[in-house]
Amino acid sequence: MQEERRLAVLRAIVEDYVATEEPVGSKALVERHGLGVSPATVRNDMAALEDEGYITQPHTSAGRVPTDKGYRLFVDKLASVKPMSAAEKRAIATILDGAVDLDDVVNRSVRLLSQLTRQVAVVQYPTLSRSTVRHVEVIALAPYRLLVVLILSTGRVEQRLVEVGGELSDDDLTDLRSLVNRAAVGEVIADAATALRALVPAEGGTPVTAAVVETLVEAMSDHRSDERIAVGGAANLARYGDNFDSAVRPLLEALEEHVVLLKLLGEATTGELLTVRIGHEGPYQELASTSVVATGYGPGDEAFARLGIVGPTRMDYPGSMAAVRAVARYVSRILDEA
Amino acid sequence: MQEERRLAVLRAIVEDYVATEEPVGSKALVERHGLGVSPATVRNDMAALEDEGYITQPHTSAGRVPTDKGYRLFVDKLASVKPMSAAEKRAIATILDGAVDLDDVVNRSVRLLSQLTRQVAVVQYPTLSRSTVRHVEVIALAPYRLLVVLILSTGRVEQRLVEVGGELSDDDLTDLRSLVNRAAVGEVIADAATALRALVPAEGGTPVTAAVVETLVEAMSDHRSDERIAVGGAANLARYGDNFDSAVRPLLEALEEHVVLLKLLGEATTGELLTVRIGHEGPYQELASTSVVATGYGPGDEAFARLGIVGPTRMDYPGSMAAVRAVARYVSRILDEA
DNA sequence: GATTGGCACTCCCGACATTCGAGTGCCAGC
DNA sequence: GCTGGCACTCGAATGTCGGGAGTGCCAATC
Repeated sequence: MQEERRLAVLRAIVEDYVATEEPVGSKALVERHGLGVSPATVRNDMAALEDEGYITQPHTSAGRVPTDKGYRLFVDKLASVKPMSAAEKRAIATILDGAVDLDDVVNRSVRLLSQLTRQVAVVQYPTLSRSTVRHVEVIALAPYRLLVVLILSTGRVEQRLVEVGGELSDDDLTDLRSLVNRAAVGEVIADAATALRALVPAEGGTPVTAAVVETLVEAMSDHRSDERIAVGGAANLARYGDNFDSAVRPLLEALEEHVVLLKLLGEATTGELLTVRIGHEGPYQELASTSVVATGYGPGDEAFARLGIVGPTRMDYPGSMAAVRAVARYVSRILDEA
Repeated sequence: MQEERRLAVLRAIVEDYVATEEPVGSKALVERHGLGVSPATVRNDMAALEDEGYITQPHTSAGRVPTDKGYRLFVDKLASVKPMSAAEKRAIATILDGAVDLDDVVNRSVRLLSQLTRQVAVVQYPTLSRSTVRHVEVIALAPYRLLVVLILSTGRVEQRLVEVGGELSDDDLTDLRSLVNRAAVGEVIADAATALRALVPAEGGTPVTAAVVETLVEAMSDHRSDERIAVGGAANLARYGDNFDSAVRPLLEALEEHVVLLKLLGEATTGELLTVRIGHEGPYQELASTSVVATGYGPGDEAFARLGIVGPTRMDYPGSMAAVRAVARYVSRILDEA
């Protein structure tokens, strides 16, 4: 089957090119991989692969380099997912198990991912949108000044100051506290918000209740925390080698634009699927020479947020995919336990 | 006075080199600056400056480049602090006045600084150590599970979960709450911690009180928040041009090592002084080609934390110093008002 | 029909030579 | 002490030229 061998050749080209960073020729290919054919045969296959757009030559009489399309085929059809070694698994477990709170989990994950893959790692903080309300606390800091604390099932805590028009007795406060808790606790935040809003007219509308409810609803719908992102391993950009301006600069800029990063990671609605975006496949022309490997994570079956890595199109896809998946699983498990 | 002119020549060399990034020769110097002497004279001065170690030639028959010692003299003696333009002042005010909370202030400052100076900006979050306790809240999340919230004068809020051995009535909780608040509110955190610790034996040591106090003390002495740092403008690293490996890579690594960054910013105890570290002057060999301009900031006369910029030794010192100082002043004022 | 060895061809890369010019150091004269 | 002049140095840019890796194609072979 020459069709089969052609794919083997493509796989070999991708692997060698990723390893050596140099265009790979027919002779080196048959030597390094145990294809039982002659260089001339490989050359024919290469010509065919080039016709189909999977590989290309930087210039005549140079070796071949995979195109984005070639990487795509490699990832979709040819990449056997390289399992993590036992040592790596142990490292992931020990590092993540030591985390003390949510922020720590995220920070450790980012570090871990960047070390495992030697790429830039990106981890989105768990979003509010699918989490449930665990508790609401209302505290009188001073007359006319309340602190509202919103505690979510993900462990995230949001606090807001509220200036109110009237003074409250301790009893008023207790009533208010139980009122909002009865309405919100246990609900997904979207539902909690509507339940809270329903309180205001029913209650005849004490201005204090209204103010507190408004603050809570705002805190729930506030997407700032949806956009929170941790980035790590930027030092790995140094290994990009050449094409600094064309590749590294736009990436550095993107790393500071969290909105762009979120787009790159992919919509959280994509769920837990491991997604790979290769080169030009995304909406950003400037990032045409970078690829993204990302997946969703979160407790239970629903994905709360996403994490992944960003690197050059010429990257170790099997390894990166395995690392991303492994870290996502461990983090999810930890969130499950919490 | 030839001595005076020599310094003028040094200043001109620094300014031209910063602007052009190329070794500057005697002819170009007299043309671009209005020194009323001939190139030959300047050459003599240059030779003298080189003997004294202020400038150097990359190779024979090239222009001159300032040494670290040269930059040092420039900063200490020659740099007239370039005042911010009215537009820049307005921009600083509008951007920072829009901040909604402490985190927002820090984030905006970092952005602002990096944009003003076109360098990497670093802002340390206000440290706990000098802030006072504004309020402590204890909330029963579930039986055996308390949430302790610590609110500080800087606006920072720390929360911790506490698992306790016994169940608490509402009255117990109220007692506990007022107990710890009486001990801690208004105190500098170091004093608050000792006051809290004193509670435990006096109280006969209910295990719950002990657990809560322990958590609070730990939260207060926890230096994690001392080490929190915001970094921005990493994309400006792209303008480093050449010497990627020797300059950019170590800097990228340092930017992820917050401990290193804190060292670079300088000990907070240095106070509000504007400090400039040039090239090799610091303890880090790898950062020999980078300089740091930093200052303390914080409400009142005492500095709570530091902020600054990191850039190549070849940077616009007067501009950077002015920007750092201006931002620090505005941030301090905002913290004063809060 | 697929595979293979052979062969001419292409073109990048590094080495070497050459030129060009900016910049210097120094000296004699003002 | 400043200046103009002059010889000198050396890096950057450019040109030339084989070596070599790699290709495409073709005829021969299985």
